[in-house]
Amino acid sequence: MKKALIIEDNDDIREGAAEILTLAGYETFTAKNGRIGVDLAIRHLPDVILCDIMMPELDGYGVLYLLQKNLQTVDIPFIFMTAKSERADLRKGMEMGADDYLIKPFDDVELFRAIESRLKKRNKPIGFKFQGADKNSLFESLIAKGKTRSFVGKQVIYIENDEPAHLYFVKKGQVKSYKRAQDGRELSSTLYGKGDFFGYESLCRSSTYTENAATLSDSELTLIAKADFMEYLFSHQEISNAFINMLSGNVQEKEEQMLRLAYFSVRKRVADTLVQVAVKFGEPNSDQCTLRISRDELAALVGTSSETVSRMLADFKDEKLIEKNGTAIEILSIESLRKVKQ
Amino acid sequence: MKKALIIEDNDDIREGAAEILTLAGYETFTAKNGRIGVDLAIRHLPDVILCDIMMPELDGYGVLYLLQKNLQTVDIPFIFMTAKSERADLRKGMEMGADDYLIKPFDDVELFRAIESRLKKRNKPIGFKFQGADKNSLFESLIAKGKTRSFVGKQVIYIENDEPAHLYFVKKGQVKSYKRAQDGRELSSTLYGKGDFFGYESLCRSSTYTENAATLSDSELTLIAKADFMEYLFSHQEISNAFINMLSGNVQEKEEQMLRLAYFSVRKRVADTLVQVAVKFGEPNSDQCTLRISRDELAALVGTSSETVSRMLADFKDEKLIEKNGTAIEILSIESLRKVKQ
DNA sequence: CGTTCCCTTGATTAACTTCAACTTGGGTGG
DNA sequence: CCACCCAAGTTGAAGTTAATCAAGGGAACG
Repeated sequence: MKKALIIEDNDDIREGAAEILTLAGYETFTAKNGRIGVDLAIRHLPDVILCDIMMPELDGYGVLYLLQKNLQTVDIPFIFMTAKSERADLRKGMEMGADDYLIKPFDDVELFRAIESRLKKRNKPIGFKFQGADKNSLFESLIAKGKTRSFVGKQVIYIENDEPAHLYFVKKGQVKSYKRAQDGRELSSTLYGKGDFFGYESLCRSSTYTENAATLSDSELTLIAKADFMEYLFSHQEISNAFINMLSGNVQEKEEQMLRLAYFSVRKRVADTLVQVAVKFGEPNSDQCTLRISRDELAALVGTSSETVSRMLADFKDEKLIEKNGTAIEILSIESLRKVKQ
Repeated sequence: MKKALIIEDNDDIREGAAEILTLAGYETFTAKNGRIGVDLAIRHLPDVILCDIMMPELDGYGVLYLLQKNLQTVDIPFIFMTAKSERADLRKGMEMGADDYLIKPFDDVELFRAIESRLKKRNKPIGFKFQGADKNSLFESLIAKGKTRSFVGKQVIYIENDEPAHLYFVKKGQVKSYKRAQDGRELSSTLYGKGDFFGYESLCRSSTYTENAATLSDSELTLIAKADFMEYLFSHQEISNAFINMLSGNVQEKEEQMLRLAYFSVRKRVADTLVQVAVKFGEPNSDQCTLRISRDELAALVGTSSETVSRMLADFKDEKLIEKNGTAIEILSIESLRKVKQ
């Protein structure tokens, strides 16, 4: 049930409005001066506030000012009620951030209209709504514009400072993006698997690549021409939204990763990386998994040396968290690996 | 000058088309079979390729297949030329990724139209074009929807797991976003100054906050309601583009930062951080700058302990890169700090 | 079956953290 | 205005972690 708060010193007007709103299905709170009104607003966080300007104790401007200082109440639609004679004061109220006003005397319909139009505005669907079918078919038609190529394992797809010409979509296989330090050490930033797009950051910024990309295993990638991608991005809101969503997720993931790199031990980072790779490329919903990944690749993902990775894997083996089968790593319990202390 | 390649075994058609295109100002290459055609295509990388289907040595399908395997030629517009009788084969060609086709015999105008429409499609302006004025006024009107609040220094704006309700815009002052490890150590991920937006990643993902934000000094922030931001994001392509651009830039910056955290010495990272802060908050185009920042804040930015920061600053002072004035840090040469070895 | 590359393990060293003691500076109140 | 006090900053010493260098062992390839 929607909550409405009425702040008004005139008893007739206050109770009249309250009665009408209650009949209309609102839970109604009333206050006969500003001070009580602010108190009720903070206590009940109503969905809309109706407030007179001229009042004893604390006037309407004061109420608005106080509620705007509070993060919890700042966004509640605020409607001034005012007599015709006070019309000049209205300007001030609107400038202070009120959302609407009603000129007294007002009839029931005016009251409903004002409240409902404010509520409608606030209740507009918030967040990204994907119509599943639409979105998929949009993506499919974008991907359909591309051309699919086969890549063998360890093949470089693009390198730093290259001019980007394509958006990439992984049809099959595994791809990593990585950066290289001056001394040649690599840090893998992201792994991509079936169904992932990659290479869009540089396209979106119209900059050259700032990282490298290479396949980890034999893969099939769909190359979508820059022009086609841009056209879709600009003319299809759903595609825009999807990429905004992906990019935001990437930022958050990378912040996570930064925290790990800064303060977590290598032991913890190796464990986390094994979990990540297992989740990304292993069987879903399984606690076990076999990874075929070289120590160098793992080291690049963790941000350490391959020797250290070897040592950590030896430790994990002693602790019965993993088993080694030749070069392959058999994870015995993903959950236990997750619990490795930092 | 645009380059066109004609692959056609019939001498009359080939030379006729070549003559017309040359007259029209194209640099024209001709091949009398597919094998030669592929060779010329790879050698000269033409802007458009016209190709017959039925040819000796290597047919049109083969040419298309080979050129699509090569990353350099995959995006060259490819137009099949075919006799009316071969029409059934056309379908196959288009499915393989040809861009258009011409039915022989065709007249000059048909030829031009086909080529020009393909070239126009490829030459479409690529990348984000902001009409400066439009964009600014759009941003201004978005910001105008917000409400401005004052914050004192060190005031927390939001914390992890909070439900985001606003987009923030810095009118004045300095804000940091940071994450906290279990043991309480902080890592600052980004600094925001006048004119920056922040807090949009979580809004865009419709997730709770994954980081904290707090002011560094007394600040004025504009809070834009989630609903207003979403409305703008969805209905104004320019706003979408701007945020896609920002997000992409953030991803790239964070990857940079990850590489530094993984492989650079604390010494280098402290130097880099000083430069970053100086560039962000100092006088533009100056090689000197005074920073008033606590050792703890610096440590959080670098991802190290405050003691280590102290030691590094002492070293830098000995090396005459900085000077200390009470607690303030006077950077004597930003350029020299940049050159600190890893 | 050999060879090559990758992996593993050991020893040493460098970098950084941590704990602890001490110093400084800036704000406050007499 | 000065003395005082507390927080912030600095420095020292010890301890930990992980990188590096080096050598031996094993797996996967032809």
